[in-house]
Amino acid sequence: MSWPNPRLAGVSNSQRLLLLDGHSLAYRAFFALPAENFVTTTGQSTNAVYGFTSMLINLLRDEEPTHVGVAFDLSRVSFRTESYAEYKAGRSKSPDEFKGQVSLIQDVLDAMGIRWLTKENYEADDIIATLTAQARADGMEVLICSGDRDSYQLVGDEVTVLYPVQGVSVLSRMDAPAVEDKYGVPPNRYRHLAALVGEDSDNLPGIPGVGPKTAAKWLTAYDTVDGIIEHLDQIKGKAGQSLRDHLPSVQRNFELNQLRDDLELDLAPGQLTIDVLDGPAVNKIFDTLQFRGQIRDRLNAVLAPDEPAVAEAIEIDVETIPSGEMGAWLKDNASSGMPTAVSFRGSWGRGTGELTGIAFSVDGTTAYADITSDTVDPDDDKALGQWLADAKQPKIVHDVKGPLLAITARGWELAGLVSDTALAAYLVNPGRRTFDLGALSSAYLHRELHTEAQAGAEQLTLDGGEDEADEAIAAEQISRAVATGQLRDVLDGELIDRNAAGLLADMELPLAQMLATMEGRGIAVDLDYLQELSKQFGGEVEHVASEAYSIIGHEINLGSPKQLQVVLFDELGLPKTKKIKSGYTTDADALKGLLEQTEHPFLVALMRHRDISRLKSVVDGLMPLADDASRVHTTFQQTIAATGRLSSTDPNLQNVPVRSAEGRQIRRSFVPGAGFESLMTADYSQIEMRIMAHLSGDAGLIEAFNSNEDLHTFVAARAYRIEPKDVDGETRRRIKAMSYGLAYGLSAFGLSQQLRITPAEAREQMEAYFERFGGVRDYLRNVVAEARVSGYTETIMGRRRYLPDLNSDNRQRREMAERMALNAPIQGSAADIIKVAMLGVERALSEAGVQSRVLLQVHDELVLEIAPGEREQVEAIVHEQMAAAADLDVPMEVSVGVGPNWEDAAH
DNA sequence: ACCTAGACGTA
DNA sequence: CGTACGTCTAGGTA
Repeated sequence: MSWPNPRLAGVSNSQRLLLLDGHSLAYRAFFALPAENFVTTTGQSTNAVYGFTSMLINLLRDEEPTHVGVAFDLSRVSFRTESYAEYKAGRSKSPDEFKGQVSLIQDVLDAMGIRWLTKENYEADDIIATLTAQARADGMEVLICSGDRDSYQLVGDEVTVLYPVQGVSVLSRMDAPAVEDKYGVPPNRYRHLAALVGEDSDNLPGIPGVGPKTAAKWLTAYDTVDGIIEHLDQIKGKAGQSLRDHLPSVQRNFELNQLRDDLELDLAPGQLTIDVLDGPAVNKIFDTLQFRGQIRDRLNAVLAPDEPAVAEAIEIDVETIPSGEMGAWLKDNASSGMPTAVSFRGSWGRGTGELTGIAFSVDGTTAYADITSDTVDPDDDKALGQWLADAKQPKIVHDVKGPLLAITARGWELAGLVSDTALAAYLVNPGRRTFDLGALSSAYLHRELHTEAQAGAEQLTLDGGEDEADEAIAAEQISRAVATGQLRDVLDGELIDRNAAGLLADMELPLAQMLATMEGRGIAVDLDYLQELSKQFGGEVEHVASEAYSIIGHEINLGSPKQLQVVLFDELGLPKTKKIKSGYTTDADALKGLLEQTEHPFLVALMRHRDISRLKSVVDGLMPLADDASRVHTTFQQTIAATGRLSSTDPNLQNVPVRSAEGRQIRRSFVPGAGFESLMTADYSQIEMRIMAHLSGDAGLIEAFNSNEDLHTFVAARAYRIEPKDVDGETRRRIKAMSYGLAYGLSAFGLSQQLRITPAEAREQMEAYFERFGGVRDYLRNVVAEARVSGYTETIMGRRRYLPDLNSDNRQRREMAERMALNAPIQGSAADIIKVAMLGVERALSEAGVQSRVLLQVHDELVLEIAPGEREQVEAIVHEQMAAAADLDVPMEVSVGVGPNWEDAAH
């Protein structure tokens, strides 16, 4: 590893010197990052080192300096304290945690090959001023990064101060116009202004009653401190008198805040080159500091910016398989047992699909074939079908679930699937924004795909015809197949390294195939009933709307929060609710609060309108999605949720209303289809709480699940040290809310909001809870602490979630990441368990030879369609498979219900 | 035709 | 100031 060497081509005036005030930046970093989050196992705090290093890396990346120097104070004593003993006095002692971090920073700088300087009897600022003056004389551009505003006096032509304004990542670029804009004086007058106003942090009091505005006004009139003193008698008013009273302070300040720029230093600006980085030394010190991947990666990215701005395209050779030769091509090229990467072209969704083309990449050989069903040669069709179904021929596909729908629709089967690069990438890092093949290709292969549009555009200029368009299609699909094959090596390798290959092979890959099957099955709905519901809801919506209009005396769009704000807060003059970007919220919680306060009848009508019109939109959205057999086919997304959960779209069948009575009406529209007699639901009881009991090992919580008592009653009794029979409904409700809140990182404030109790009461409740369930608290604390060090959380089956924000200097981001870290192992383990259960159920049903089948998964629940006479057998299978999906330290309880529709199948 | 904000449904 | 999602409407921009 080495630094880029921009010096070779550089003429002197392209040189850029970056100077850092080591001590002031370290101190900033110390307060920006919570010390308790950065402690090594030996007890050394490293938050200042981390923050400083992070800032330095950002500066190297963003400013691309050719020279760098870091100045440090040697001690608190300097020529300034000699002349004014009170200088910087009154500063509180550096916190213990800060001690020793400066020398660690110097060690990091040594390893990085960056020079640092000190000077007996002078401060870092004086060193910086001296180097700045010398560098300017040499024609260098100078950037100063300092948390000390005294450095503003150095700003000028080609000299800019980067001043940290927030944390260690946001710097304010103070050039001459910026200084003048902020203080009303040019940089060369900044000292004068500072002398008048004073500097608290240096214990240099200014003139009482004179702030930057007044000072700037005087300086505009009289130019300098001397000029002001000459015209002392002309300055009127209270401020003028104050000035005359405190003249000695001003003169003293002016003397002390001048930076010395004539020191004799060991190094000249030209010598502040960046040495070759000592990789092993950096690794060693980062190891000692227990810095993790993220900061190392950023350093490497700055040091080795070897990625070309535009990545090169994947190399391909466009060959198409002529009609009639599919069988021969497959036999010659893809029948040796070497894995073949396959890219399918076509369209899919809503449980079905259509294939139009296929590309292969196997051991360096590639080809594309058009397989549009109505034009393909029948022999080719047959040969391909056989090859796809050949389990002995391993295949790699990117995002196989969609193509599988099309393969199945074609009457083919797919066997021998050994990897799916979308799923592999999801397991490697489930937090990625997209798992597009193109995005993964850029990220992991540093290569771009050929796209049809791209190739097509090239063709156009060549006045291309149909052949060229076909060639563009072939090029895209071949490049996709090639990328898929290459990605497989990288991603599966990563999974093997971390012992997670089983998650792909035994969980996500077979699950993708099961989900495709489930999507293909769909679930039947009673369209006549839905039609009826829509009419019923529609009538109610109109009724309640006209009621609302008559209360306020005019019509508005009740669905418009903007118009509602006008009515609620202007016309009706109701109390203001929680602030949002566009004014004040009108959400259900706020409306409920307003109703309690004012009992205004408009609110009742509005809330009713909200509820019913939403239900109507659910119903209206559902109906057009039913197919000819009255079945709706959702699409399960397997790579969306960062915790490992599935999601459901188009339609989302994982959020069908259930809580309100009207909502449950909608559930009645989901019914068994032709050939089936009932629906069955099977769900895990309190699975997340059980996982928390298992992961935390808390004896009390484990006992709760082993007792015959109701969970929340048991926990409440324990927390409040009373008998279960004495737990009243309200206490149980509160404890239940808290138990569930814990897994989300609930705060005392949040709990108080939810339960509508005071924060003090909420705090009390949390303390009582943790007093008795200390294992839970310890676990939750520990999971965050470990994730902060390792960079990721892990589920019981080894699924990781990376949370780099755990070390963010932005409190909001950091705390958000902490809550995610609490929740991810719990939610994610539940997701793992039900995935295993699904595969177990599917396999057992198939082995039993029954017709009954799984249709939906709703996180902790499965919905099955039961064939006549199979109910008991299926119930036993489902019970057994779901309960056996994981071996926890608490029993896993599964409850099953059967009925003529989804609502009645609940239990 | 697309985007965002606000609101709200589920586990 | 409680995690994970998806969808609808309004109201804006293109």
